[in-house]
Amino acid sequence: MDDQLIEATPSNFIRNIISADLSAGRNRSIVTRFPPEPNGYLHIGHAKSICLNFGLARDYAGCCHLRFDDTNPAKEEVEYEESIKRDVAWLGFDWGEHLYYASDYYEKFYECAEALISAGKAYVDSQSAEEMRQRRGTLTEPGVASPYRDRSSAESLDLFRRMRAGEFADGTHILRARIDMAAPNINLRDPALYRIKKTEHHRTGAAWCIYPMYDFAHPISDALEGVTHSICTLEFEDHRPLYDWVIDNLTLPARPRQYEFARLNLTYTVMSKRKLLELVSDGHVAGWDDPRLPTLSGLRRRGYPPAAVRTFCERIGVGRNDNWIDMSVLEDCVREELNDTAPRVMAVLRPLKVVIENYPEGEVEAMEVANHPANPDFGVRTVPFGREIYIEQEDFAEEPPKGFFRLAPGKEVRLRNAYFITCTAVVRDPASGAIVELRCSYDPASRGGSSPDGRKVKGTIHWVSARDSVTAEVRLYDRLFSVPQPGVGKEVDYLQQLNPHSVEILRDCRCEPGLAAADPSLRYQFERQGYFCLDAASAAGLPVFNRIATLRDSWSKSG
RNA sequence: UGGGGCGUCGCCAAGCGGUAAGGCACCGGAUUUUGAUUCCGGCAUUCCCAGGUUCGAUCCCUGGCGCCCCAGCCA
Repeated sequence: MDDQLIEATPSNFIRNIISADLSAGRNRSIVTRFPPEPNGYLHIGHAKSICLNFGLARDYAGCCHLRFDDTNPAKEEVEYEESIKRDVAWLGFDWGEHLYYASDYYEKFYECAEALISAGKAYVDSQSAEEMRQRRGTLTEPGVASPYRDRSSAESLDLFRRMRAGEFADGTHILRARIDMAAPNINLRDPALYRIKKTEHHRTGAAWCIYPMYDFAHPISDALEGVTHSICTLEFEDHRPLYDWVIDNLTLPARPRQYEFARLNLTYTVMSKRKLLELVSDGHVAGWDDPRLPTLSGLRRRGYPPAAVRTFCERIGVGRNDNWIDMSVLEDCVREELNDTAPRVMAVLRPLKVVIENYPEGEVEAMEVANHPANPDFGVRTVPFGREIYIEQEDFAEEPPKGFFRLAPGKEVRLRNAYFITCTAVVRDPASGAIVELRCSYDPASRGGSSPDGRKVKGTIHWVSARDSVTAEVRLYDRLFSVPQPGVGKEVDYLQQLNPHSVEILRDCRCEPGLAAADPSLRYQFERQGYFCLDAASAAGLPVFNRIATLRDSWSKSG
């Protein structure tokens, strides 16, 4: 870990633990892991975990495993595995050879279970789920022992083998750890280790009809892989004694330790699997990759650079406090990245025609324009200018408010990289009275955007040639919810808090001609508007752009 | 009223007994052919509260208060 990294990565309690473990010689090197269950799509909360685990491995010269925690065949699918791998890779992390599956350890788990039974530390219970629940006790009352709790090891072993052999129906028997039915920590009241589930698994097929529980499979998986620091979220803290119990009562090749951190909450969105699923399946959004969603596939489609997501995960830190990170932190990371990497381009979202009356009819000039104002490496391009152009409707005000320094009747403004123009007349639709066109004059001496007489023009607006521009569809995205903490509070339905204006589709935008062949791998800055990228919905002759983020706008803020 | 956590600026977050980093947000001001960027400057005499220990406490102790998690054969 070099000095630069130490400075760039904020300290956190997990790094402190690892540093201490390393310098005390408790570990020679570290192994972490990201252990998703392949039962859904990854979201930015997972990104926090991915960046943490892979980042630790990177900074401490260790290694991070990608392990699918596939112990519940009823919920898991290979389709999810593929999306998870794609998302982790997109984020920029490489698990190399270290791709693992809990399902590859099934035989080992089974051996561990038999070992526990033989040692008198586990038994087969034959109560129903309902009976088990009733005897578990409550938060304040101890549980009651199952009538089968004192079954002999031999009998349990026989039953367990027959469970594996498929002799019993789902729910008729279950393997339980023999710990303490009176434990104040409910997780220790003889937790379930193995259940019968006559369901085919997407990887092991029909080979098994009993499947291990998370609390049993996870610590063993970690130990088998030599994981040193097993990092999970806070709600698993109560499970740590059980994690340790499993490790301590089995003979395993390593002694992993579990540490917990606070999961991410982001304002104006939701992160729970259940809510995301509901938004998608009930059609509140267009799919798992809807650009308004905090799913990694949504962020990707939205155009968020993976580097920005990584920066975000570094910036928010890792702690144990419940937290709601302001969406502006993420947006700032996106802007920071895109300001440096996005080539500039001009596009008019809501066109208003302007005729420059003293500009020669039929003439076209090729204006030379820099692709990035602060970085010459981006080069220059040429943009056609003509007598008829489009400007942004909101860049004209018939009655300009105080402080407005764009175009207004009798006012002069600079067309970016072109000429100064002055508005001489407003043309209206006789029926509706709506402004349909502006008549202007230009100053031929101001070519390029400055006048030899040195006169100051405060406003600069973007434009596009009426003749030489291409039509595009632009999708303007905004926050999915209209409140910072959707669903928080009593009796609030998060679905009632959806932002009705979270997407606005503009169908007759006009872009400079080069955008007809926009690069799908690039994010562009539409000058004065924001950052945009080509969407997969683009068709030949009709590019579709997603707005990734707006530019900061101190004018609309003050107004 | 069982157990486990957490409480440092509006939102995050360093800090680990020696006198409150940083980021976002916000508010100025400079530069600017993007009202963008960039750049300067401001923004916690105070660390949930109350006692105590100490020369000295956000950091230690005691007692409160507030918030989160746990009673799946889910992970």
